[in-house]
Amino acid sequence: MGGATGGGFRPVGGGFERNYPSPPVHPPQQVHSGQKRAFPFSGRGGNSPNRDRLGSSGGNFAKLFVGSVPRTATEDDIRPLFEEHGHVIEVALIKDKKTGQPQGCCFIKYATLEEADRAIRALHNQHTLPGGVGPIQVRYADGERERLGAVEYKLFVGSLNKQATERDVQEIFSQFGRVEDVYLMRDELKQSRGCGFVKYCDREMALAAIDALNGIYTMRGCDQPLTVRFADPKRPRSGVADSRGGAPAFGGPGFGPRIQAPIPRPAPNFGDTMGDKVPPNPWHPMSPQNTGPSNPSIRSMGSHLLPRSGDLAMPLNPGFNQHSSQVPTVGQQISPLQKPLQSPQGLPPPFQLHPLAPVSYSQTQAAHSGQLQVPLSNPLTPFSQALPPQHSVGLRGQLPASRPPVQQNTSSAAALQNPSGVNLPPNLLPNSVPTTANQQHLPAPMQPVQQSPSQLAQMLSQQTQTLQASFQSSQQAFSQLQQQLQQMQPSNQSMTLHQNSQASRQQTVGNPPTTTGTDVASSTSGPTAPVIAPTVAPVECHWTEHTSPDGFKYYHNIVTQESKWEKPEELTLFEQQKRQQQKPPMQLPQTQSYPPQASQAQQVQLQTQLQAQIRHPPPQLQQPFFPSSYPASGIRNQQNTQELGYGQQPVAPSPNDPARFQQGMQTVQDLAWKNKP
DNA sequence: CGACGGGACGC
DNA sequence: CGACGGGACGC
Repeated sequence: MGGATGGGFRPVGGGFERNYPSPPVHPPQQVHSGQKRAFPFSGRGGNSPNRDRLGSSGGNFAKLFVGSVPRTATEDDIRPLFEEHGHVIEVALIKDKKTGQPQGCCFIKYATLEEADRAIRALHNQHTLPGGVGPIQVRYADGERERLGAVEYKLFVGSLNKQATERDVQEIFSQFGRVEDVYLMRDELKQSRGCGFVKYCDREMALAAIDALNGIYTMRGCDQPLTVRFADPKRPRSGVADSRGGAPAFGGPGFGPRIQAPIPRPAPNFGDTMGDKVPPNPWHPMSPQNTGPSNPSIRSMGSHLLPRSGDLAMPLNPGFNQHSSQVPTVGQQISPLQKPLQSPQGLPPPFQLHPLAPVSYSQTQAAHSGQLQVPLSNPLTPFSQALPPQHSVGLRGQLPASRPPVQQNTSSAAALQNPSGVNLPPNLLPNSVPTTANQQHLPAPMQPVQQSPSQLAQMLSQQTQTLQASFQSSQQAFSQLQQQLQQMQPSNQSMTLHQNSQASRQQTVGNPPTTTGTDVASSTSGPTAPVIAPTVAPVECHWTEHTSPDGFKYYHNIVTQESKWEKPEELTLFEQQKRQQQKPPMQLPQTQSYPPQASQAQQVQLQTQLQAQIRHPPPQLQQPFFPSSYPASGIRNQQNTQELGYGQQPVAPSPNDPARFQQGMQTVQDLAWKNKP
């Protein structure tokens, strides 16, 4: 498939290509009451800006922009297609202002966001109009997203295998929630540049993906793990009078219109699950802060979110950082279906319970929990897959499971086409998981859809073991380091930061995610958090100030992983508090108090090492894995040559290997580009 | 190590 | 009220 236009990628986790979701054609009225927008937390009531807005209140509409429309197309060619997903209020074909020539795009107006959503999901990149060269692009018109309060969280993904398709990428990312869109960057020849963008509609999904993949997951055929971070704001297409909301930078969209309730708490449970992690590849040191020891933000190291120079347009985005939603109860529990998988050895045959055989969203959920159906969306998935179950349970198990853990929303075309999960290519099994369960190879933390249960089982158990081992050794290391630290600085004060944050994260984690929303406001890092912990120890503030390579200040939240240009109130308040407390010895360790006291510096360094160790256990723990070639059926299948998937190392690239050539080309192109006048 | 898709409102 | 052009990212 790959060839053409970014290739028929299906944006959404559930592959419905030919079978449209539920009733393909809805009378517009029913649409309202029926389907809700795929938004994970709608159940909780009003907090999500995504929801509620258009719900039923009339007067609104949702306009879509449609690209790749053949210039020859007429409304009659287009309308029916969109009518399949809702009542089309209007079709506006765009013509050149001057010449009157069709521009190859149009606008479609629906009455509701639900219809629009459905159309996007069903059509984007999936339908080619007669006479068209590639599939149409269907997305919200400029400004619509903002207007409708539909947020999206876009991740930049680097170090992709250049052979990977949109779909491959989607599979990797689907584990954390429904992937709204994947865009791979390609050169003129349509070759992947090895990076791209992945969108979620939910922040927690994005965070989960970052947590689980960034610096950790290495695609097959790659020697580097993925880079996964929030995308920089899109480079503004110059000129185009910018009326609309720019891309949400950093932590994601500002938040639609105003967020009603204070979404107290920032990123819930992440952070600790794996222990703090240090992205292996902390941002290329370019400025003093990053080279020096002065950047203690352990987990972040600025890695995901540092603004890039050249993207100064960002401040256009007002307040991102609001947490539109909260607490998605990530991987709280292992689903019963998953449990069997933990069994290390007894690898069940690939039949029987195949947890990943969703047929539709709702069925998926029902199948798992036997419970009522929830909206289309899959909340999160999780870590149960990406992490050793034990960890998940240990750290998050206490969370009230507010909704059925739906794992494997990796449900994709593959799963659909192959609901039984039985007909997996035999080569998959031996391939990714060697026989012994005890190996040090970490199996892929996230095997995409095609995994058979047995594979999952093995993966999980292996991961578990490995991680446990590394966890233990890390703990030892930690103790040692701790001792060293204490010797170095008897003041003991130095540990407070770290411990504090640990404590607070625990608190965070322990917090019932789904409770009624207000009680969660305990953290100081939430935008509107109460901030006051009466007298005692200074409340912790997760925000710290940093300076971008461009010399601009920005602020980073260790816990939520957000960054923003504006100074967060919490930090301001926090600093005030500090001052009032008149604790001379204590200074904000994380701010730019260069040069940091030696002790701090050392501590940071040690911690960093430790973190790195935890997160990046010795080489053998790295598992190069990749969502292998697709199982039977589908377009892809016709290309038997790809049976082994791309990028397999063994296959030595021939001298005239296109990929190689391509690389050379790229370099040249890059240079040319960079040096262009 | 890679950063945003062709086109963008004709009302 | 006020409104051009043409080209546009500065890494």
